[in-house]
Amino acid sequence: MGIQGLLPLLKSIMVPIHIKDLEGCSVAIDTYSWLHKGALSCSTELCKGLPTSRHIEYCMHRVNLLRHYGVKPVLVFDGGLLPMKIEQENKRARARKENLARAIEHESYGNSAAAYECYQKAVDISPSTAHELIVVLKQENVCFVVAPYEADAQMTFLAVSKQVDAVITEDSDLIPFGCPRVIFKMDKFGQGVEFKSSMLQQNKELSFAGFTKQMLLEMCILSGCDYLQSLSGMGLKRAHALMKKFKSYDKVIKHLRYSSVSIPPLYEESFKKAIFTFQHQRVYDPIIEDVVHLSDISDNIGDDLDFLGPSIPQHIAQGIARGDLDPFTQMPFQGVSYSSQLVLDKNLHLKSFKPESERKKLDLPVQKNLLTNYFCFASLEAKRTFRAPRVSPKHSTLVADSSISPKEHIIVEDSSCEIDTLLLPSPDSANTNNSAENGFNSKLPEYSESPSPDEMRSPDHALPLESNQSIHGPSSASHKEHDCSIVLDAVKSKTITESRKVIVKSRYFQNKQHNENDLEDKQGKFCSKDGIANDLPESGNPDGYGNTYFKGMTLKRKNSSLECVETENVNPKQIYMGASRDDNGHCNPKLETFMDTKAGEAKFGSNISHLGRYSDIAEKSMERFVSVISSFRFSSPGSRASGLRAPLKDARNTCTNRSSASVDLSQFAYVPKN
DNA sequence: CGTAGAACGTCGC
DNA sequence: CGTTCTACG
Repeated sequence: MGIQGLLPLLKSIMVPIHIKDLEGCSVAIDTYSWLHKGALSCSTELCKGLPTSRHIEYCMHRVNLLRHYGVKPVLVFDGGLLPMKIEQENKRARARKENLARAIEHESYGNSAAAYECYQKAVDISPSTAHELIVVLKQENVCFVVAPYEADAQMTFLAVSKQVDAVITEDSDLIPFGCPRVIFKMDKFGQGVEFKSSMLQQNKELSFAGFTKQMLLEMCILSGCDYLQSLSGMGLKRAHALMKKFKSYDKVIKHLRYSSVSIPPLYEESFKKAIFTFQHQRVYDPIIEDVVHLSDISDNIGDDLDFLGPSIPQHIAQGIARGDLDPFTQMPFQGVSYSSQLVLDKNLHLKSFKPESERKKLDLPVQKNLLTNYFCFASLEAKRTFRAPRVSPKHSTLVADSSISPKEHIIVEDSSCEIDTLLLPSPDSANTNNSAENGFNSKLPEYSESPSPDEMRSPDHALPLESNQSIHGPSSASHKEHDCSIVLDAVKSKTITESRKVIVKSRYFQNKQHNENDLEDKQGKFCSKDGIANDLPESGNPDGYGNTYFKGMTLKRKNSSLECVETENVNPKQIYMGASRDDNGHCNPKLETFMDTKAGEAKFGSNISHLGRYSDIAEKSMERFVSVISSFRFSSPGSRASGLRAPLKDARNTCTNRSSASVDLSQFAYVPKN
């Protein structure tokens, strides 16, 4: 239970890393998490057994991202179930089944949104799902291996035996496994955070000075892991303190017994097994092509190793590792591979299945072109980054001149009109750009984006399917996403302002605007900040919130509407979403919302000192945020936080069109002072 | 202050 | 399954 809590405590030694920093390296990939995420977008089809390959495409896109940066991916799949985990797996299977039932029920009532949600929770990444991907990997000559048991152990083995240089995963279990180098949270642009076990000694939150690998492992198990429930009241902090004091688990347990802590009779026995599972789990060594133990088992151990799962004959293990045998049944895949062939082949048969999905199939890459297609995708993204630093000398001077000191008081002035002329593209450039984008994947012709003039000049933008230009990292390929959502966002918020009469009883607004129309105008004029994304302030330590100047607002309930009061020096610890990093690894400024638990009060704001020159944009977006929030009524006026919760949540969803608790400031134009 | 447990989002339109 | 929020000891 506790290991998940480990990552946040290792923040001080986690370093942002981009996949391009691993050029020439090979990395093991925890394929399950990729498949699972990719499956979310097509969970309905997957649950119903309908043909789809979105999850495959998702994985292949990432594979090709790595390959483009000269990184060799080795995709690692989960294999058989560990006896210690069977119970857990049954639980999950039951939950999936329930969700599937609920999904079908919702669907029968016509509630497709609820059904979709349940389908997402019901989606199962089975060996046959994995096998579908394996078929593609084989065609594309991508390395992979199916672990005899857990992928975590397999990846650790590959890393420890130097067969890969790093591991990419979402799972913090790799740390107790002793994996020397792990990249967590890698996004679709290749940005993630790197963990190195050699850095552990320098960790700040928890001091690991004097800790051995063994102690770290025992600490993790003590705090609760997949193989052993933690003792009641035992979390990471306590486990850490105990290990620090007693150095080994048996002494810790002795001490706990002595202190009359009730410990299940089998606890110590299970603890030993857990340690062994972490240390000696069965893995496949691709070099000798046989199953070995993660680390060798010395002879003095009894032969009672049932908890590691049955040993697997070499020829079976090879079949499993190569993806020819189902790791559960140890039988060849065949019926299943038919379905994957269906997806991959040009499959004209599909017409008879579902006309609706047929249309999508047309966009699917066919066998041989698969790589080329993904290649094009990546190269198009790369092209976007190719825009030279922006533009009109006038504008860049403005930007350069107006970095705002965090300490400065910010005055919001009505300069939005000037900005419009500066930043909004001329109509024809917008058209040019759109046609290029639409030819590729955009289906939002009505939402024009603001293109970079460089892109407009670029001769190859009209050839989205050619991939002969030099490839640059798609590191800031998110521009397009932002650009699209901006307009969409602005339109949305305007709609809301118009449809629901906004009641803003706020001093803040009384000072800064005269009426609601004024506000609406401003909202309509927020525009893309595209082009200054690479100018993000690199200063500012997003990890430490101590002693930072903080500016925010407090929302107070007043009857059924909200009152907004400017607030300074709000406790920064109440921020509940840290500033994220953009695809260049820079601090990504966000307007963060947070709640105070006091009755009928919600504070929100942004950490100005982290925003640098974005600070006044932050205020502007706050205005909009407040206006949206204010348009919601309290769901339950009697209760305290819950009264604010619902409107806040709705407002967030409305503001950002995603369930993030923040307004992405990159959606707004930078408004230079004076 | 720390832990246990509930709630929520994960993708991508 | 991870992160975040909250209630409770």
